[in-house]
Amino acid sequence: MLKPRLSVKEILHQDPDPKQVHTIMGWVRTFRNNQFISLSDGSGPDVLQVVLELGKFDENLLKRITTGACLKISGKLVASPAKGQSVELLADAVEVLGDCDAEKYPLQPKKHSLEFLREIGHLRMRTQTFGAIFRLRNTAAFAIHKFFQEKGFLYIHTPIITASDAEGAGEMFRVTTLDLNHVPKNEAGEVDYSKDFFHRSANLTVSGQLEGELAAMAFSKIYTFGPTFRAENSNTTRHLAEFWMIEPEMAFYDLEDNMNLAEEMLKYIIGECIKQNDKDLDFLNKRWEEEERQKPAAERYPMNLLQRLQFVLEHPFERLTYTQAIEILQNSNYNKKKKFKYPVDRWGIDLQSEHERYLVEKHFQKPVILTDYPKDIKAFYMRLNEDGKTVRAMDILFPGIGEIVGGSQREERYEYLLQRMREMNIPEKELWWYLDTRRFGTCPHSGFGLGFERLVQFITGMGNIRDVIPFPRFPGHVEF
RNA sequence: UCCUCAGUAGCUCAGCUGGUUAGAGCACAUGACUGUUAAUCAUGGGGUCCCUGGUUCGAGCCCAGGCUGGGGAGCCA
Repeated sequence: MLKPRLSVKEILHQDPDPKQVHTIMGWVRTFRNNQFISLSDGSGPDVLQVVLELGKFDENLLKRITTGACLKISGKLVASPAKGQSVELLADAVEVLGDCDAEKYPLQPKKHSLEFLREIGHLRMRTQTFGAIFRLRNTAAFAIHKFFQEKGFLYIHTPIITASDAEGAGEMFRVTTLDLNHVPKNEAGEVDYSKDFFHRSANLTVSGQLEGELAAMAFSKIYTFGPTFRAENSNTTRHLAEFWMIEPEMAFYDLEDNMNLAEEMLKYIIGECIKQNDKDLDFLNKRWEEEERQKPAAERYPMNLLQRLQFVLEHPFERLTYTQAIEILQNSNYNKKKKFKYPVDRWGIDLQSEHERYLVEKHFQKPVILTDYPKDIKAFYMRLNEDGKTVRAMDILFPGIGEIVGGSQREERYEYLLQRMREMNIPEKELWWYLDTRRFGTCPHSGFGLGFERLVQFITGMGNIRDVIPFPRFPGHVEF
């Protein structure tokens, strides 16, 4: 009788039944003793032990069962007599769907460095570590949709290709079909974009926020979740040229509503990951603890990965203004003993990573939300406070990551917005459609941007952002 | 882009003060063993010591330039 095929994850939850024949497909992790196959199909962190009775199978077949080979196995699920697994598959038939030359296959049943695995990005997903990471990434992505859908937010697709390059969120990638060897020029010697595909210059988006605001003026609560592109020459463990961003935008939300939403969302996503991927997290936690053990005691984090996630879930984020933060930093022993590379000497300076880290990791030892930054170090669209000096901005800072969320209450007053744009040389003509929202039924509204990969970094404990996206893009690198 | 550390076998690394034939573990191959959990034991093959140039009687080791990778900074999410 034809049975529906089970995944490894599913069959591991079945009760042993000596009568029922299952067919399982997957890839060999290890083959021990010419008898025991660890088979993985990526459906979960656990592998299925397949037992080949000695002498039952042809030797030439056994030689083809190598690390990485793809197999189709039918057999019966039995209780395992040995420790390590509760059930195992007693094989009746083994078919090699795809051979894997053990001498040439780069993945071995041993620990590899992340740097090496980065070079074989097409294969690294088959490892336990990257299996866990990308299953968690999947859970987090789905949790984001669940969170917003349950709250009545509309998922809107903002454009990937955009005409505006006015936002100042970062350097942009050009989108063109012009022949780069024969670029048409106008009389002034400039590139003649009227000959280009869109009849004007176009770029990849650096943010869906401005378009998101348009949608919020129609649907009240919206979110975007899509790829974003920044052509910055950033070479760090926290930056990518192509990354995914979540950007909710809410009409009638003030800054406090905005912060509440962001904090609730982060906790919801983390909670879902703990609930649904506990074994993946256990695995990454062990990995994390091993790495921590290598570090000198002074640099070790007081909590392990699981404790840290739990801690974030259980404690309210610390909220304070930029001005309060500056006071704390100025009065800190760190500052007095001149341990900061960039001394905190006056109100108005932009906070450096070391300052953010001090607040989050030393002073408060929990996530921090900083609000009301000086207007001069923030974007043009943030709402000006009564003091005329600060804006209704909020950044959420996470331990080990730094800024994970950046948001604000938006400047909804036409005159104020226009003035800020002029002060900051934002071309108002190009953003006529954005200004229109303030002319036609404007309203108080707020929103934020969450860097998805940074959140996945926090959840998985991975130190380098290039390890939490399947195919990272960064300066000099677009492989696969 | 800047600062910093590194590059030796497929992988992870050792290699003394510059000295003759460059090592280990894992992986791989062959054999033995057979209820293993990254199996174990034995044997074996495997090297452009990142590249170019220089110093030296002699360079994996010293010097200069470059390439590649890691970490940190800036920009930010």
